[in-house]
Amino acid sequence: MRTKKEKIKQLYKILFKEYGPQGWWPIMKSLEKPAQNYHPQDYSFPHNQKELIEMALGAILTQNTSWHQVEKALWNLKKLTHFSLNKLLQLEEESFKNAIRPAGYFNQKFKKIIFFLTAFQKWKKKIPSRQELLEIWGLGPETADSILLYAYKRPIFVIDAYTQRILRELKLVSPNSSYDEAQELMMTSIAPNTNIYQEFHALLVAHAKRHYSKKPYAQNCELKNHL
DNA sequence: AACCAGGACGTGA
DNA sequence: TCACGTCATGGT
Repeated sequence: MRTKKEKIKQLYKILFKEYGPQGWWPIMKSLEKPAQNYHPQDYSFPHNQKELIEMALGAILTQNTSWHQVEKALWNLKKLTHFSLNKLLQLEEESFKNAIRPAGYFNQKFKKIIFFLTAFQKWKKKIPSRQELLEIWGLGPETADSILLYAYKRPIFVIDAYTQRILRELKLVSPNSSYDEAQELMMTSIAPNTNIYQEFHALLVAHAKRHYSKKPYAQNCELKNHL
């Protein structure tokens, strides 16, 4: 009988073997067409401030929204501003909202993005703490941790709804586990490592999209048999 | 045609 | 703390 921490390590091995490196966080590589946004086995992103901003805005835009819709919004913003901080902050409110409209909740998300960019500008090159991110209106734990893990490459584990479903199904957390409970389990099971945390989170999403999106969950999920 | 998508906030118990 | 309504668009 493995311990929970051992099962988490095993889970990573199984998922990586099954799905391979995922190449998160997706980044628009050109203005040609957003087909090749992933970059498996390349952990060098973001390369500059514009890519960092693109990742952070993607993290906000994807709140309760499919990535497919977020791509459209990011595409519109890229055409308008190339993710230049000044151009984003100077963009007309109506144009901004129209650009991000495909991602839904555009009134709230506009506000969230402006608040984030204003704080970002104030920080200059400094890396924000988790607490500083959480103090920004519109950034909850998942969005803050996504920005830290992918945009700032800090070794913090991102917990999303998919991850909770899988961990609960495997009974590795309590049935109504909190964000902190799940995060604590992951981070005490896997030694802090940015690249691994990025892959693991992306792998959990990849697996959950297949087996944990429609109820009843985990219909053809083999994980239980291999842990 | 209902259901959901890589959540977070505001409110009232 | 916690459950519930709200925010909005577009896939399947």
